[in-house]
Amino acid sequence: MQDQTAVRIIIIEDDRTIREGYSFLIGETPGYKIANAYSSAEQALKKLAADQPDLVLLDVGLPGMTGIDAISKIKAILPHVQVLMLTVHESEEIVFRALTEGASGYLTKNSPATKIIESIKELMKGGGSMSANIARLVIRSFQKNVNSPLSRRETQILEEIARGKNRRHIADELFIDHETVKSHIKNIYSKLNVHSRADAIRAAREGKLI
Amino acid sequence: MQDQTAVRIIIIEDDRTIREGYSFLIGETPGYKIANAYSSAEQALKKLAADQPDLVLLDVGLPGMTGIDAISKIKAILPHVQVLMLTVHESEEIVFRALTEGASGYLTKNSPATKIIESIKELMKGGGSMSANIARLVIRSFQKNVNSPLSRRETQILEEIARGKNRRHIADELFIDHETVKSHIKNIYSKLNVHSRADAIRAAREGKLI
DNA sequence: AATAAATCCCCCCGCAAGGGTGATGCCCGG
DNA sequence: CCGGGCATCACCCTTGCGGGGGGATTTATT
Repeated sequence: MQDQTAVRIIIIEDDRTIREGYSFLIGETPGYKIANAYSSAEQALKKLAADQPDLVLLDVGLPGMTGIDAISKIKAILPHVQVLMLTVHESEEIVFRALTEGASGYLTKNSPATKIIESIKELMKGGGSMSANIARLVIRSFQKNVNSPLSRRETQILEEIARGKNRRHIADELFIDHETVKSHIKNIYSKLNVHSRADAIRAAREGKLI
Repeated sequence: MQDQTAVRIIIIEDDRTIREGYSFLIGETPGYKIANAYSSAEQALKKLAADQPDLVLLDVGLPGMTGIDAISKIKAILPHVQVLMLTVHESEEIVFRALTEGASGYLTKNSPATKIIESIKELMKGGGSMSANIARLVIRSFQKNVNSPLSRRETQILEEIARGKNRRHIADELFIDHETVKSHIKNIYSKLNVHSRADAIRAAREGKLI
């Protein structure tokens, strides 16, 4: 049977209706099978080695250990498993934490069934997948603020500061005197209302100036 | 007619066949219309204000000004226009530059027609969109290296250093003596084979240790 | 028992960092 | 035409941080 080579999927989701819905959906899709389904991360982790899933559908809002914390534990047991977050949470912090922990995809729960199946396929092909609203968050995180109070040169120097360079190194790299660098830094501090490199970096990151 | 309220799209793409293919595809889709099509960014920029597009389909590999450089110039004229990159380039550097410059989506040219239309719809709804291979690049950029030579504490301290904090601040935040911080930093330098904060930050970013 | 991690301690020296004040030339906009 | 932002350079000052050199202890983990 094709079941022998089907992609093995487990689901960790505390809402029974949703869990069974996903199970049915995947069970109906040729080439994919549900290896198991759990209502908590703790239960799933105990059986993970036996289940040998290729992919984990993971909810964020689990009782006990959260889905976020579960990601790294799952990956510690099965390093090559794909983790697809499926959740209502759209806060920036949760999304970015999920991605840094090792999730390969992030879908919001209003996603249509076809999108879920499509995402699973993309992940198994080595791709990534995000809902459009999540993609928007992620893409925005790359973009700088267009209304920066800093001049071009000041921004450039602040970027070097954020790389840990000292005044003399910055001066050498930009072919200017280190006294000039000092002046720029003083102006940057004044504009950002800070008095140290650490505060300048923090202010710059918060305001997406660099 | 619905044409009066249709989403206005312009295409900047030097390959005539592809340009006309997209034009046809969009022209056939209700609610969307091609306001204009250009084979270079320079030409498009001259007419941009008159075209008043809601969305720009932009190729990276244009003759003359590249698509990457065109993004910020387009956004300078029409700040709220959506820019969707449609290209063969998948190099990390180009993808990330496009996103930092302000693109809202990034599709590779092997994308099926339905994916292109779907992405346009998502962008106009305020979402983002990426091909799966691009999404994987982007998601990976958030993830840290699992084989870090640094201990947990060392990683933590290196992160603070990358925020520009000095030894005393780090000590206060972690409730340890500043001499301890110093020792950790010495060990970090030794493990990374560097001799300064700047080099440590560079090495850490390159190796995705932080 | 042995190794790594995390903690703390002392020495040294140089110069980087932050603050103050001021000057020059350039170009833009009112 | 003049003010102001920008970029450049200059000199003065004080503090103490940064990096390098030693070594020691405790805990956890293997």
